[in-house]
Amino acid sequence: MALNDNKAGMGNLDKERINKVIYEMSKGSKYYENEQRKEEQVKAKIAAQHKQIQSFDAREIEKSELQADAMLAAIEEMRDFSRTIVHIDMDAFYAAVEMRDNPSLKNIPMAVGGSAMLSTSNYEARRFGVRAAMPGFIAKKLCPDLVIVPTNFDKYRQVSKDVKEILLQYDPNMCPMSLDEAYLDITQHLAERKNFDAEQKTFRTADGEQRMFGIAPNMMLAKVCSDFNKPNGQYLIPFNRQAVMDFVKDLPVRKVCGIGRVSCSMLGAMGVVTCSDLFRKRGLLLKLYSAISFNYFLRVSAGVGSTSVQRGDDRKSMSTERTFAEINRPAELFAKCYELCEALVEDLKKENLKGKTITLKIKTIKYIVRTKAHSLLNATQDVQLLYSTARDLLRTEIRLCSPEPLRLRLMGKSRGEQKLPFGAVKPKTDGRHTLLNYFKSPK
DNA sequence: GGGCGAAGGACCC
DNA sequence: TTCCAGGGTCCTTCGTAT
Repeated sequence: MALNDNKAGMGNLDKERINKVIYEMSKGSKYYENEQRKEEQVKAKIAAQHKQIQSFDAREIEKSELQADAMLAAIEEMRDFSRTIVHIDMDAFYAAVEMRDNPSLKNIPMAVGGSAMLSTSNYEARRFGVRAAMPGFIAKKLCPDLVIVPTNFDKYRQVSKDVKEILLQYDPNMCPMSLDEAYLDITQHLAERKNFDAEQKTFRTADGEQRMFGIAPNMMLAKVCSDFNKPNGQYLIPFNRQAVMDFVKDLPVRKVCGIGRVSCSMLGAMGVVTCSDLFRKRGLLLKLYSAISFNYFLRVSAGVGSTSVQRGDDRKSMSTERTFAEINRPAELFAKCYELCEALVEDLKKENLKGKTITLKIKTIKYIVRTKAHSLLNATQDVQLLYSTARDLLRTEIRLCSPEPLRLRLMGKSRGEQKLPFGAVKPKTDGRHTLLNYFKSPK
């Protein structure tokens, strides 16, 4: 458990002191114990991986390398420099909006969120080690003068919408990833721009927010680039193979979107730290990982990513969850359950959606998370039906741990597969498996 | 032996 | 004082019905 400094503005700080404070605030807590439990799980996974590695002989690995090389040749075929992809990231977005609306916050350390959790912080606060996904009470310890502004999502949504209006002028198929992030394919725009006059060429900015641009031949690289030269920076990878390979060569795998804490540890344990290490260890990786993961690793090692910016507009699920002070009496648990059903139904109705698979999520006071799901015959947005389903799932959980009470700190509801109107057969035709299994070695 | 639902995770913001 | 969120997506594994 330490500070995650994989973030802009966190370059030169007293990490030792910060980590000490975080540790002092955390140790002994239920949360901390659960984190340790999770760390043990990762260690166990690494040990299992190690054992597997030792069971391979050199000839097998060589064979895998050849196979990987064939796959890499196919990936090389897909390399495409014809599109100009931009990834835009609004810097410390929520904080920037709050500072815009209240300039007195500008030069003091401030964060957006609550005492339980911060969403983001400004650069003043980052100097103290205060960052997103840090609980407010620890942030306060690190920086006693920190001002915490409560989140106001409606406001951020509005600003985000305004910004998107502007971005749409550059790419009508622009793909927003969240309130503060988007991918654009500006190839067409660049072609048209050649005929623009000076006035048309000025980039219209929304008031005050800083933003990062990553410009590259594909989405994966553009995303990494937008994280360079923060704040308010811009980074471009030249559009040729050598430049891409140079860029990727020493790039830590952790910087790549999709490779997180756990994968990074697992890879690190076998000597893979940079993207070129992914290539170096391709023989081993092919044997250890699934076809999907391995294919992804290879593409990363070659700096090849998707060039098609398009939004998959239909949402797959909708959920709502709440954290609270412990509740354990069945009557209260059921009441909370009903409350959440109501909240979910309200959200469903707003978007005129229905749910087919109802999932109950619970988190015990020891931070153990469990989910229980039940699929209905037909999609619904009826509170009573939703509740009776969720209630049965909850009842089972209560029985399961009796005679001990079920002691919870969080409960959530979600629904999925709403797209299919009343029990239609879902057309799940992704040729994914067949294609990838073609590459995967026969066991 | 492919499909599918359920459960659990990893990751991202 | 407060004592680690909430909203998503995608992938893997497992059991069992077909």
